[in-house]
Amino acid sequence: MQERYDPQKIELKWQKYWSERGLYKTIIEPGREKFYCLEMFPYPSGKIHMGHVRNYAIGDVIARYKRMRGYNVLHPMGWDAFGLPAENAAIKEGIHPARWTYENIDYMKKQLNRMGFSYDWGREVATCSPEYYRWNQWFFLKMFERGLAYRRSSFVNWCESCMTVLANEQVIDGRCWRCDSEVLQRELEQWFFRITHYAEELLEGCEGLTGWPDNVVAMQKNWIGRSEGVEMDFPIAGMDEKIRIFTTRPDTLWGATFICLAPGHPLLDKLVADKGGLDRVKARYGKVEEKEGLFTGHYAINPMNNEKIPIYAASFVLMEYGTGAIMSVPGHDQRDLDFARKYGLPIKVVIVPEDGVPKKSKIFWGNSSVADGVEYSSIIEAFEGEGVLINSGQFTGLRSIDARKAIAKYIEEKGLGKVTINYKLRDWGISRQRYWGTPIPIIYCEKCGIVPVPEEDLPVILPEDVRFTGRGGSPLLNSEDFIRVNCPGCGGPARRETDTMDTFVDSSWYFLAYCFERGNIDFKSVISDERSPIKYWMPVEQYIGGVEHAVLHLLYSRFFTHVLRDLDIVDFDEPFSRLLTQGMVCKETIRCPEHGWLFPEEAKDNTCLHCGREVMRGRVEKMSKSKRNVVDPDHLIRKYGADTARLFSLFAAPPEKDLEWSDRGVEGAYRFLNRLWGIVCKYKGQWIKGKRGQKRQEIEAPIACGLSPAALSLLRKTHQTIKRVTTDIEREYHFNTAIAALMELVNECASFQPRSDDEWSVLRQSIETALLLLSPFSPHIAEELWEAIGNTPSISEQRWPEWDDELVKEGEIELVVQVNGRVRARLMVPAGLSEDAIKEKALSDEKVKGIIGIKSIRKIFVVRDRLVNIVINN
RNA sequence: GCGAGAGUGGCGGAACUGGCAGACGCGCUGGACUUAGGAUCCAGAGGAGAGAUCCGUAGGGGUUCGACUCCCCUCUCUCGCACCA
Repeated sequence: MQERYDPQKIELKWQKYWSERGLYKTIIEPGREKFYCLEMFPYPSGKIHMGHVRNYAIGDVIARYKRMRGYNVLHPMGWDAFGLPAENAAIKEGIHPARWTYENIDYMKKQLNRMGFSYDWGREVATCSPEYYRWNQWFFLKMFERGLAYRRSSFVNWCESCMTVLANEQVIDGRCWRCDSEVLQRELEQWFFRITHYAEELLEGCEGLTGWPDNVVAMQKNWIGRSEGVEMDFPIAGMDEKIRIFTTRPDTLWGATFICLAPGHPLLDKLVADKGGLDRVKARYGKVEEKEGLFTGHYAINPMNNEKIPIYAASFVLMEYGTGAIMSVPGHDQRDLDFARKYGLPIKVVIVPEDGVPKKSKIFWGNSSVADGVEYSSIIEAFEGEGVLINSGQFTGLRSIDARKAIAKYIEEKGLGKVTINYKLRDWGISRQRYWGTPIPIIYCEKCGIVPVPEEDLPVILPEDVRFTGRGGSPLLNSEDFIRVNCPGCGGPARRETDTMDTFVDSSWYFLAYCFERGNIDFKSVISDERSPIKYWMPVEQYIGGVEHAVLHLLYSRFFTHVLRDLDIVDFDEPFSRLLTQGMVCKETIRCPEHGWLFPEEAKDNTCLHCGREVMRGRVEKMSKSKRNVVDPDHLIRKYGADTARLFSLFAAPPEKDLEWSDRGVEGAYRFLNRLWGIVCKYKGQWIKGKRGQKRQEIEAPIACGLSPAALSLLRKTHQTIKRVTTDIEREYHFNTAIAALMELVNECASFQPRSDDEWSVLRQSIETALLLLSPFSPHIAEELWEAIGNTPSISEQRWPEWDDELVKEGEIELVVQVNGRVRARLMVPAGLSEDAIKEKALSDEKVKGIIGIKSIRKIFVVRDRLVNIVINN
């Protein structure tokens, strides 16, 4: 054993050992309890970053811990390999996306292995491989058969100069992120997945997501956005047309003073003569700052009171939600009020607060005018709360909450409309005008129309010989070999769909792919096979990833799971039982007023080395290249090794919180490992004096009696640490406190001097325990030292240690004595004292006696083994 | 605006169902060993005070023998959604 702790050497040694023995390969063992531990797979961007390190360190601790607890652990890794950066690299550097991607995968895989993560690489997937994406196509066909995949035209972000569709994230202030030209809304035929069909189910399913963080569940619910209301028709005066509106507030129907249509509403073509005016409204569509409207010259009839109210086109009304038309109630909706004030439209109050109108209300300007309830030009704030109806026909006097139901019922009975439910959730547009993605398996034939690619022709393979120019749209458009195809229906000439799928499709089911051994992905036989690997491995017990996927990826995965359940491919509703969203990795930024963000080495003594100005320090932000506050995992490993990198990223903060990177803190973690190394090294050759900790209880309980106080204390500390580390991991994965407990144990080991064989046994078992507890966090050094004290590898095949409750208990405890809630004395007393004995001890303390004096004792509260509080009269 | 969460030393963060606030680590201070210390080891430390003691978990109120923890109000910050009728 070397004197000096050399992480490079030992880490490579043990990584080789693990890999050669195939220690982390997993096979199905029926009857043995399984644990599926999954971390979100990375996009192969080139190199791993600290966010990956943290995410995968968390997952690896859980996987290693569960293995030691005896579970059959599935812990796979793969690559979310389709996507834009590869295509951009092709355009910029002339490298084929496939080459770029696979080279990145090779490098990143080495990095992950260098971190010592315990993956079963035998199940690795790359979504860009035909064996993988053929199942995207297969699922698509199944969904197409069921009407869950369909085609319609819709508006997309279009860059005229790049000739391509842009995702919303690629539009920055209305301009293309690449060429800065203005982005247009263009109507294109697109493929959609009918996720809205599952809106209700996905919402109800949220109730079952008890192992998910509340905020993620809330975000999912919010995104689905269910709201109940009424749809009803308002006839247009003098025309044989009706306007269908949706409202969640039928209780305000008597307060409707105008109708607003979305700028894209189909009726507007008939109603509006002033096309230029309509264009002005359209131009403001979707822009929040100011509402723009146009009077159509027509009126609608409110079926509740037969009032004639004007019809407007209004920029703020969304075509995509509800019916694209609303009744406007300016008295009780702020947006309607803003619009009414701008265009001088009447405001009617039909609901007042139950406990009366407050004085100086901006809502009700003077009580006298409330009574007539007609018009209030001075109202500047709409009353959106609950209250009592006024001026509302036969419903006047009802509470708004009851009126909603009563009026909805009335509307249904009179046949004026019906109760409906609306969702914010939209169908998922999956078409991308890109090369590097899964081809959509559809053929367009002039005779037969839209024809799905027959199942036996899958996969539709991406052609490799295409050119990447960055212009003229997707390279697939210029690949004649790809496009030209015979129609599977009539055999005549036809052409392929050239759009590819959104990469979120790839990641919606990859957790199912891992259930199969590499190359054996097969969903066709799963339907019938009782011994399906999916049945054994799913669902995922623990999923770990960033919150940035709280909605899209997680919702899509849930959607896919529901669809596959309806296709009889899986037999459960929810894929992820527990979800942990780890916080971001952040670091201090340094900013110079002249030169912007600086690297740490560009600033010395708080001055910029370029210009000598004072720099701004202290803002802690998410690591990003542009802010120059990133830490490169490669450097970190070279300097301290993977064990330190892992340990620090788990120690600095609980996993769900943001982690502030600190170079000093890393040093601290490194020091700790060095100290542990030092202890083992110091007694090199002497460990044999101590007995191994195999049959712990049999050895320890008897020897405990004859131990010196220091040895007994170390033995207790050891058992207390097992308990603390175990419960910290089990309960919410509080690795930071688990590691703190381990540090305490190691510190106590460091100061312990064994003087007899029994004491050697205590020390050896304490160190062994520390190594076992440390092994999920910093596995390499744990292996090395485990071997160094005379055990046979591998430590990761050992069982997790158990604590002995008797040995956790302290013999003597410090009793806190309070008088009227203030600490007045601390007494060392034997543990387990009775209440009476505690009272007596406390009352006989000289200091306590002095404080109490002649005052009378009202009551004494005792918390056994902890504290006593004497309440006296003052 | 709506929804979710957070506020504790100089810093990251501990404190299980109400029971010693500040574990562990960083930084800091003093000391030892050193040609040297940005290595290592030992000791110290929330603030105020010479002291007994007092004050301290964003601020204010409440419940309680006892509150970081429970209840009410206010403030600040972070995140998500945002004209969703």
